[in-house]
Parts: sequence; structure tokens; C-alpha cells
Amino acid sequence: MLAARGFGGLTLRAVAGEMGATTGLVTHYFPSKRALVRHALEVLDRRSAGRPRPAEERVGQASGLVRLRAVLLDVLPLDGPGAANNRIWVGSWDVALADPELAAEHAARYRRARERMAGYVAEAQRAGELPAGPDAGDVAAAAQSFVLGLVVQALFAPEEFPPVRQVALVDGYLAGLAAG
Amino acid sequence: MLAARGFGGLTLRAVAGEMGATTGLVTHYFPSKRALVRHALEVLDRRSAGRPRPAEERVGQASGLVRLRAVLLDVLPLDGPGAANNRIWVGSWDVALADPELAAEHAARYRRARERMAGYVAEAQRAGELPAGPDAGDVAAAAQSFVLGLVVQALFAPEEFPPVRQVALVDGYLAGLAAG
DNA sequence: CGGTACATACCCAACGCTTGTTACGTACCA
DNA sequence: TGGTACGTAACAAGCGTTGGGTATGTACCG
Repeated sequence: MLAARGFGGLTLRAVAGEMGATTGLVTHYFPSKRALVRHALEVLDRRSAGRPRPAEERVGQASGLVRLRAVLLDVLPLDGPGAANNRIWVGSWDVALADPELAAEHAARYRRARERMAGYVAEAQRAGELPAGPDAGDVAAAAQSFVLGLVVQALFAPEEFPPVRQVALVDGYLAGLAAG
Repeated sequence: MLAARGFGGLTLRAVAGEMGATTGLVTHYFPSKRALVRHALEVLDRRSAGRPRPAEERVGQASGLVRLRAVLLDVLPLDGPGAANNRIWVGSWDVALADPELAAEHAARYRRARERMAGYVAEAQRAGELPAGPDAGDVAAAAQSFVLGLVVQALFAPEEFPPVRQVALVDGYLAGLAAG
């Protein structure tokens, strides 16, 4: 629903209809539409964390730089489901920016992601894969900025940003980081 | 209106009320709400292009790298109006992703911005400010990804991304480009 | 110069529809 | 007997949109 019509086109009846049910079912489980939206975002977040990650799953206990790369690639809309997820995520920014509570949850999510990346960056710095100079938090924030923006551009211009190019751009970015 | 309540909270009555008028005025000039939204985005785009640009205006006929930096900085939410503009812009992605025509206009806007940046990149490459190896279009796409994502993060976590840090991150990114 | 015709700008009121929400009824299951 | 899981129906509110009314110009024509 959200991936197709966005948050602006989200209605309880459409949600219920998609499940072959009625609005009574939805309101039975969610006290309000806002709670539904919140739950949807939480589910999406959890699913993104728990889904089969094509890039990261084979990484195992690899080096910090390899894991950083895997995390970055997992964010990108490289396939159909990934694009759908990202459409929802990007669309949620409109409602989140107008709802302080949702905005805070988003901020927390992105902060967690940055901290995770910062750990990989620090690891890569200790291993000499990345220059030790820059602050790991800054590098992580920059890397997340890069992929977030790449997601947006890839969603609006899929033919200009096919999966191969997305990966190539990320690799180019990481190469720049390594070169310092 | 849009900066405060987002596209999900946009109503003709609220728009009219904000001007001290009625819905009749709005419908007199716009055949539909969709046309209103379209016009608003167009105005926002034009205003962004024509507003006093604190970073770029003093650049004049400077080098390609300096101009690239100025363009990137002009996108960021470094002050109140800049943040408001970016809130609208980010919020518009939800409605645009659900409306093919709006999506196409967005894609065209971002493509134009990339092409502009690519020109500066090529200029910087010719001047030896940036390594001549990478494709200018790729560098421009990467740079725009970077700032777009930085905008999103800065909007959700303003205290973690104050103007100084935003500028520092951009400069760090450009330094990496020059070195890589 | 005066008067008529017309277009513009805007308010007002209402339309039909959709929305989120609520209340109630009913089946199933412990 | 009671609680959970739904469907059904209706509610009031708000929505975009429409049509008509009324001023204020503005152009045309004798």
C-alpha cells in the first residue's frame, strides 16, 4: 500500500481491502491511524534489519571496511523489494517531519545506523584500511549521507541509477575514503 | 504551510486561511489541488534558483571546485529559510513518488542539477583541482547524493548536524575527492 | 464623455464524497 | 460465561470541487 500510493494515499479502508477485510479489523488492532503508521514503520525497520541481506550475509567476520561496504549496499534499492522499502522510507519523511514524535524515532534510527557504521569505520582505521585521521563519527555520518541521497536519486531516476552504477558509486566513494 | 504541516496536512482551506482569504480564491487560480501543489513546487524551485545565495554569490568566476562547493553548500539547510525549503522538498518526495508526472519533474530537476555540477567538475578536472580519472557525471551524481542525504539527516537531527558541521562534512568530502 | 458589455477577482454556500472513529452485533473458542 | 476476533453500520467532520453571487475594473462604442 505505502510503496504504491505513499502516505498521502494511505487509508484504513484501502489497507483493510488489501487484506480482504474491513475497517473493523484494522481498528480492532490499532487505536488510531497514527498508531498504524507507527507500527508500519517499526515493522519496516525490523524487517529491514532481519531480512536476508544479499550483501552483508556473506561477510561474516570480515574486515571493518568490507562490513561498512556491506551495510551501505544493503540500504540501496538494488532490487524490487529494496526499492519498495525505500519508497516507503522516503515517503515517511513527509509525515515524520510534521510529527515530532515520529521525527524523534527517525532521528534515533539514523543515529543507531551511524553508530553502527562508526564502529566499522574505527575497526577499519585500526586495521589500516582507512586513514586514521578523520573522526569515525564524521566518516559514518558522511557515508550515511551518501547512501541516503543515492537512494533518493535512484528512486526518481532508476534508469540512470541501475544497480551496477549504484554499487560502483558506493565503491568509488569508499575508494576515495581509503585514499584519504 | 508545507514546511509546517507537510504535504499530508495541506488543505485548500488552510492555505486560504493563511492568506486571510477563502477557498474560492484558491480555486479561482488553480483548477485543482494537484495543480496547486505543482505550482508550489515550481515556485519553490524557481525561488531556490533565484534567492540570495550566501555561498555562491561571492564566487563569481572562480574555479570549478570553488563553484562546485558553493552549489553544494547552497543546498544545505544552513539557516531557517533553508531548513524550511528543505522540509518542503523532502516532504514532496512522498507525493511525487506516488504521482508519475511529479516524479518525472523531480527527476528532471535533479538531472539538471547534476549536469550543472558535472560542468564544474569537468572544469575542476581540467584545472587540475580534481583528479582527471573519474567520470565527471559520476562525481556529480555522487556529490549530489552526498548533499541530499546530508539534508535529510540534518533535518531530523539538527543538533547533531549544526551548520558548521554540515559545512565541514562537505569540505571533508571535497577534500577526499581531490585526494582520491 | 457617458454608458453599456464584459472580464476579472473574490466571497459565499453548498454539494457529494471520503475520511477516521465509534458503537454494536455476531461468531468462535476456552 | 466470557473474552477474543471480526463484520456491519453509522457517525460527524473534513475534504476537494462546483456554482452562483457581487463588487471592481476595463474596453468598446455612440
